[in-house]
Amino acid sequence: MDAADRRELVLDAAMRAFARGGYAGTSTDAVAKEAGVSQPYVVRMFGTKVELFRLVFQRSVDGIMSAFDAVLAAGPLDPDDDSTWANLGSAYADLVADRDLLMVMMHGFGAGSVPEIGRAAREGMGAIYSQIRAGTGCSEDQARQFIAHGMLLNVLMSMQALEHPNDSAGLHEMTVCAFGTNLVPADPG
Amino acid sequence: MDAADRRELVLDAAMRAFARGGYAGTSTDAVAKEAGVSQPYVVRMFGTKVELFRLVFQRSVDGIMSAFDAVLAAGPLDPDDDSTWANLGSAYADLVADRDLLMVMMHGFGAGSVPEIGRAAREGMGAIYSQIRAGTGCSEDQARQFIAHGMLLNVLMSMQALEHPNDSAGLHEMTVCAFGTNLVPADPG
DNA sequence: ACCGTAAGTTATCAACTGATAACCTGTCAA
DNA sequence: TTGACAGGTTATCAGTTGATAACTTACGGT
Repeated sequence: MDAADRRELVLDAAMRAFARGGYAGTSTDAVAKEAGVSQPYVVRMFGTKVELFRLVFQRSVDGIMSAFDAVLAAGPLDPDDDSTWANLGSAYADLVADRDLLMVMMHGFGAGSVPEIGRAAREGMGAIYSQIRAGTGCSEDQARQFIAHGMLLNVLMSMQALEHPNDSAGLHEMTVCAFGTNLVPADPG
Repeated sequence: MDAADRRELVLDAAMRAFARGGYAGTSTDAVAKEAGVSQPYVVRMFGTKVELFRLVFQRSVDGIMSAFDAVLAAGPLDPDDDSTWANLGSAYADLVADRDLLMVMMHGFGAGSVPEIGRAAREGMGAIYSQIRAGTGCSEDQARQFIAHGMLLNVLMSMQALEHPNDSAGLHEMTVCAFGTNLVPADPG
C-alpha cells in the first residue's frame, strides 16, 4: 500500500480514537490498534502524539468549515431570514451523524492547556466565527448565538445525552429542544 | 488538623488541578502536590481517581446552581424581561472570576465516555436546565438559549481565549461579544 | 504507663505511555 | 546479482500512573 494512503488510513483511525477518549485519554497505541498498525509506526509517521492530534483536529475544523461553505456559497443570504440559519444548522446536524468529527473538535477546544492544541483551537474557532460573519453578513450577536448553539450540541453529544435519554428528564427535554425531535430517541420513562 | 478539614483542603486542590488538566490529563500525584500531601493519601481518601473527580465535579455543579439560586430566590421573575437574563448572566460571570469551577464543569461534560463521569454530567446538566426553567418559568427555547451561551463561555475559557487575545482577530471579536467588553483585555494588534 | 485509633507517611508494584533504535522485507534499477 | 530505499516491524526503554501494603507518629482515654 502507498504510504500516502496508509497515512490517510491512520488519520481516519486517529479521528475515531481521539473522538472517544480525547487527547490525554487516548494513547498512541489505541490509535495504532484502531488503524491496525504498530504503535511506533504511528509515532514516527507524525513525530509526536500532539502533532497527530493537531492534524486530526485541523481536519475536523476543515470539515465543519467546508460544510458551512457549501451552504454559504449556494447564494446570497439574508442573516435576518430564519431559513439562512436553518440551512446552516442542518449542515451542522448532518455532521452530527459523523459524530467523530464534532467530538474531536470538542476535545480540541477542551485541551486548551496544551499549548499547541490551545493555539490551534483558538485559530480554528476564530476562523469559523469569521466565516459565519463574512459569509452571512450577520451581526456579532447573531454569529455568537449560532455558534453558542453549536457548542451546546457538542457538549450534549460529548456527555452522550442522545445515548442515555433516561438519566435526567430535564436533560432529555433540553436535548430534544436542541437537536430537534426527529434526532432524539424517545424517552420510555 | 482535623480529617474533615484536610479533606476539604484536598478537594480544593483537586478542583484547581483538574481545572487545569481535565480528568485524564491530571494525575493523582498532581492533585497531591497541589494539596501538599502524599499521593497514596489522596487515593485512599477517595478510593479511586474517578470518584475524586466525581466529587469535585459535583461540587462545581452545586456552585453554579447555588449562584443561580441566589438570583432566582430574590423575587418573582419575568422570563421575557431582559433584566432577568442579565442577572442570571452576571451571576455566571461572577463565577468566571473563579475560573476553576467552570473549568471543572466543562471537563466533566467533556469526559462523558467515562461512565461514572458521563452519568454525573448528564444529571448535572439536566438539573441546571430544570432549575432555570422552573425558577424563571421560561420556555424551553429560552432556557436552551441561556445555557448555550454559558457553554460558549466555558469553551472560550477552556481554549484560553481571554489569555491569548492576539491569536485570532475573529476569536477576539467573539470573545468580546460573549463576555462583554469589560472582561476582555484589549487587543494590541 | 499503656493501649487503640486517627492521620498520615514511605516503600513498592504492575501496567501503561510515548518515544527510540535496530531490524526485516519486498520491489525496482543498474 | 546486487544494492538501495520505501515501508513497515519487533525489541526495548525510561518515566509515569493508579493503587496497595506496611510502617510511623501523635493523641485521648483508662
